[in-house]
Amino acid sequence: MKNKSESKVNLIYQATIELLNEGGLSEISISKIAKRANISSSIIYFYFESKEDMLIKLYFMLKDQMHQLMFQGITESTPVKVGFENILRNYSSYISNHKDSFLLMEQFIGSPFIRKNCKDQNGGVFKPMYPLFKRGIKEGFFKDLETNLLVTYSCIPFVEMGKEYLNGAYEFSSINIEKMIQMSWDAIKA
Amino acid sequence: MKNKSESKVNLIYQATIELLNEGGLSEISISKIAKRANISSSIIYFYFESKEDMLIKLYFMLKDQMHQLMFQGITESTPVKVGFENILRNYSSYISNHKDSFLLMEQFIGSPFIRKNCKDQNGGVFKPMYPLFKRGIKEGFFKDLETNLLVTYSCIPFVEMGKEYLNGAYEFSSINIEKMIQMSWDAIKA
Amino acid sequence: MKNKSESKVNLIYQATIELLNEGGLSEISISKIAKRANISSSIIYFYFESKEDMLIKLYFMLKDQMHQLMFQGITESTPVKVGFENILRNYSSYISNHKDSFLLMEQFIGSPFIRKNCKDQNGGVFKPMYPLFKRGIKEGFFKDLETNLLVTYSCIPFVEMGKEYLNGAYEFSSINIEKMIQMSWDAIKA
Amino acid sequence: MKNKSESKVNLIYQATIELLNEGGLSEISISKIAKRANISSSIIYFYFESKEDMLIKLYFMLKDQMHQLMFQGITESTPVKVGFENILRNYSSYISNHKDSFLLMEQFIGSPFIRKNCKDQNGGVFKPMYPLFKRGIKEGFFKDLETNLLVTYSCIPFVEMGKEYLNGAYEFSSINIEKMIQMSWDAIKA
DNA sequence: CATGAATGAGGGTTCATTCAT
DNA sequence: AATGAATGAACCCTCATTCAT
Repeated sequence: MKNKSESKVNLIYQATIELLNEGGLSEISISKIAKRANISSSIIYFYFESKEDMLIKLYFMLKDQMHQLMFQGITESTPVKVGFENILRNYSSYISNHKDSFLLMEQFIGSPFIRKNCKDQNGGVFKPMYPLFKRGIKEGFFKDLETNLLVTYSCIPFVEMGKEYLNGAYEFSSINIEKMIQMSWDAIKA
Repeated sequence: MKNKSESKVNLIYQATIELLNEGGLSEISISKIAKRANISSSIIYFYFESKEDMLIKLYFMLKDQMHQLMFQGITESTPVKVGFENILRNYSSYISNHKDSFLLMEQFIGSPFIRKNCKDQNGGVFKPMYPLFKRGIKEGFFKDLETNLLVTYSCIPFVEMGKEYLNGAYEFSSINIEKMIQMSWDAIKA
Repeated sequence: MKNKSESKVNLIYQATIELLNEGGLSEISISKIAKRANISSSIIYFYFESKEDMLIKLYFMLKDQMHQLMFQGITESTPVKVGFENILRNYSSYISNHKDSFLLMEQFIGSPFIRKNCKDQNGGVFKPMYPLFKRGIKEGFFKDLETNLLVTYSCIPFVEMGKEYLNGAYEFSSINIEKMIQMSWDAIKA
Repeated sequence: MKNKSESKVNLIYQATIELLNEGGLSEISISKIAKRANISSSIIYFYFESKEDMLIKLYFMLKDQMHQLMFQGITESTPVKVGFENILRNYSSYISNHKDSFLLMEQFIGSPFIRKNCKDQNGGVFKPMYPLFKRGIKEGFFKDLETNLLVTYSCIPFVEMGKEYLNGAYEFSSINIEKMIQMSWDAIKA
């Protein structure tokens, strides 16, 4: 039962992700999603309250998925430098292995739609990194600056270069990733 | 005549910018724009071929505006470090003084709409900086890496912190800006 | 078994009566009824052939109920004046004690839906009173006029004042009811 | 200009009246109205804010129309008896000459739709008669009873017999109308 | 008996666009 | 240069109904 329900929901999610990456929030429609997923458009309202409800639930699902991959193997006792490096490596893998999700997250984050409907989450997808960076400041690794500034210099270049990578304008090879980790470290190190 | 024409076009642009920042590409419509600008929706088709045409022209207008402000006072002979710093200062001013335009540019850039319709422009709004960075590499100031990587580490944090600033989560004071210029420099310096 | 069946049907009827009095025929739907009755909408199709079938059966049920209460204690040999007065008293009690049913009957009677689907019953809910009035004419109590005219002047003011009563614009006290019986009598007496 | 607008609105009204008398509030739809009126359904939203808005405006238009006909030639100084008789005669003419409007008014009045959306008007379509009846009481013509009771016994039988007339179960001849005026008078006279 | 899942048709409404004026 | 009136397509969503379980 649950499997059947879940699989139908995933069918809807998958079609939505594809269409959003093709045409964006402004071009998506329930009927297009239904057509792409080979289902009746009415059934979507059996699983979700509205189009908005579905998009928001999809956003949170993708965010959770991303966080799980990003913080794999990281605990509160992981040494700062190891944590810093591994999170960025994990994030790079996430970009390479979940191109669709990554792209869609970027679209979501930039859209007034998510800004308006998920206000509680403002401050960004990287918020779970803040504790590590606060530890890094306390332990003297990082400059004593605003946490969001440090997180920005560390992570946002990966986001941007992820887009370049998907445009074919950069390679996400191990070497390049290690180079970037070094640059991020240089930008924020004490 | 020209003035009158221009002012009507600007009326349309202004209403469009407001509405896009309020509800995004997915919620905008010609009739809403007309209502906001206090004009008939038909007249928009006198000045533009279609809704898409209007949005694309608005995008290019905003991009030009941004570039003019960003590269104010910079020539091919401006020393690399001076150019580097002044561009970032100019960009920071742009963010502070043209919040609506800045926000909208970010929305445009993240949207498949612009990605699809302005392909020629891919590579980003910061492309005009590439020559300066190539000079910087040749003159030994910067790491000998891909130009887009250097530009990313220099500029993208300003974009992100600009959003934080507009959210009230960061101050765009001179001190903070100089701090960021330093961090950008640290990230990419040879 | 029968009890269980009946109770489920009554559950459906009750929810339908409530919803019809709240929003009318134009706003009711099978799914709303099911939600209000806390049942699955499919089960309604086990007890009824269609939505229309259910509404019509509900209408006839309410009409029977009303007639039973109205003609309580009245037989063919009840003297005309006693019958006349008691029927109007009974009808007044019905209005006071079955407000929902009364209101819904009024809505049903005014609607093309019932007019179309229950043609056999046109001529109105007060048809069972006709024999009494015909006796009344023969025995010289009433004006020698069309029966429907006499019935109208006797009963319809009770309907209208029933609505006023439900609006809080009239009291259905014994005194008021006796006053009305007198007025009805005055209107039609020979 | 105005003529054109008005004629389109009247086209919409006419189609709506027809369809409401055929199928009632529960079966009407904007697309059916548009089809009946031979117009595009979208244009209805140029003249009205919504379906509800249109129906309510239609209701008020019909009510005004009815009042104008009903009180033709009646002023504050018209003698009570003359006023009483002429209003009922006028109302009978209205029923005969505006069958569609009359039937629709009855449907509107009985529907929760109008009850909910035009609360201010509760108490009924016959409210403008109240002053005349108050004068009638003061001048000793009528029983000293609640005004709504007197109005009910005077007018509501005409409503009901109007429906019988439209069903072919009664004739609205002059003779019959004078008979009814007499019965109404008998019911309420002091 | 009763449910959950599914569908196609149709609901009201807004859309981008056009055209006569 | 500007408007008001018009349209057909598409929008999101709910409908009555069915069927496997």
